Amino acid sequence: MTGGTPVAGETLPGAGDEGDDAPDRVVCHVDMDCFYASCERLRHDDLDGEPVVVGMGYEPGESIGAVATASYEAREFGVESAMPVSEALALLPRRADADPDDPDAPDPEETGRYVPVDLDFYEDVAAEVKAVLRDCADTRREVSIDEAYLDVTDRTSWAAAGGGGNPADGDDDPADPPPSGAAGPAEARTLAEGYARHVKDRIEREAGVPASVGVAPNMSAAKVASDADKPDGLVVVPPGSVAEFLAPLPTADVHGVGPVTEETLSELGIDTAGDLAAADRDRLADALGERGPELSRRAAGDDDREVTPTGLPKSLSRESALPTTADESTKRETVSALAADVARRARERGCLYRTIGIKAVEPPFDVNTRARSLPGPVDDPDLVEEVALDLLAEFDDARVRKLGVRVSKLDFAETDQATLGGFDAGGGDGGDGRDREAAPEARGGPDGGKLTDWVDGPPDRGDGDGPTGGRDRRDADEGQATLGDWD
DNA sequence: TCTGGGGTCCTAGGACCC
DNA sequence: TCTGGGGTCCTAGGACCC
Repeated sequence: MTGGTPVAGETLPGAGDEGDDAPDRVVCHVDMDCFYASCERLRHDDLDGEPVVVGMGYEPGESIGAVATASYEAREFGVESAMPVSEALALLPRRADADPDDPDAPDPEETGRYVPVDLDFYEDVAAEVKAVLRDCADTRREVSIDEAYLDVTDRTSWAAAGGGGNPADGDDDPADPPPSGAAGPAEARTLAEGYARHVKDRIEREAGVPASVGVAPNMSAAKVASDADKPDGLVVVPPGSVAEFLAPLPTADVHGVGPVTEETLSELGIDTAGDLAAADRDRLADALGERGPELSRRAAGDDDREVTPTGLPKSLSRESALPTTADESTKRETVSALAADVARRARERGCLYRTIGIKAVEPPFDVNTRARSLPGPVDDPDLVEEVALDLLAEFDDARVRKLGVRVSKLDFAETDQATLGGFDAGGGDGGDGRDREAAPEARGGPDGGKLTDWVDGPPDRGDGDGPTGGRDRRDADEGQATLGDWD
């Protein structure tokens, strides 16, 4: 099986195996290990080696909130992300509650340190991480505060480290190196692995926090690889080994398979990524919609998405839990505060919005959303509040445990967009569904327009109704760089 | 145990237009 | 006038991710 003798340069342009002579990409997925807890350790030495729980909505001494991040030591006690702090405390009591002299108090050895989330600080640390990533890769997609994809194809390659040859030339040649952890026989190591280690080491050295890195020829495999050996992992999956690497993993390890999909797949007799890859895709489509076949392709190691920069946000929202209440003024005050905050953030980010919505969660966990679209994009905090309160009226008698406000159909119009012109007074859009620009009076607010009418619901749904015409106003959502997938 | 908060994408049904 | 199809937008809900 290892008798193949790959020869560099043997693959001629145009002779690629998949109708594409581009070299295999080298994609890294960088995933910070229990990032919030690592950040806390960065500034509090005494947390080193201790079970650390970072709680969202948590306040010292209280048992409210949920676990945002648990350190690996805390996970040993069963503490998990998204768990209510009260439940985490049952598994892992607070250190402050330990008392060696009190037989009823917890053993200090079996307690943990609880700290509230401090997002501002974590963002400062994340900025240092990003600076390293920027230095290491021109093509990046930052997925969240603690996670990013890098396309480093132009910085390194799948060639064997320390020698000539090209063991990973992109085909399914059995001579290609197998998936490897950081260790492995030197002859199996690739330049890509060395580069990934370099990135990982620089993050640790320059930002002071540990990361796990996965390296593979595509994004989804790199993502799974970074998860495969956490924390502090480095897992390399060379071209030709992707399917073999993924096959034994449970379906839940495939990005995009959550609890519901896992259960659906299980009912179909599909338990591993290998099963999923081999499953009949029409059958998957029947059970899961278009997502099904796509998950199957990912499970098979087939993913040609480009690493593209994160686009502008598509919505902004704020929500907050509250003690379950039916009290109308409490609900209205909460929504007003959330609306003000969302509107402020939108303004800070220089974006207009065209849809305003609310969320009302009734116990036990009944999520209701309501939304109303405006005739044109606005930046109008008063209108956000008015519309949100109006939508809330439907829930005047409801008991709610959580309320939220959201703006969407965002428009990051630059000031120079105002010079585009092209709006027509006639109200029509010429029939091609494309307007160049919103009616100007719809931009700044309700003045001169009829936006306030919308507080009480859409006015006349007639077409081409005067100043509010213009449905699609832009040729494309430029700058969005959407992938059409679920990253 | 009374399950954070911030997002993304997909789907389905209805309205409406051509 | 009847019938029908295609396309887009809107709203609501759901699954998933970090």
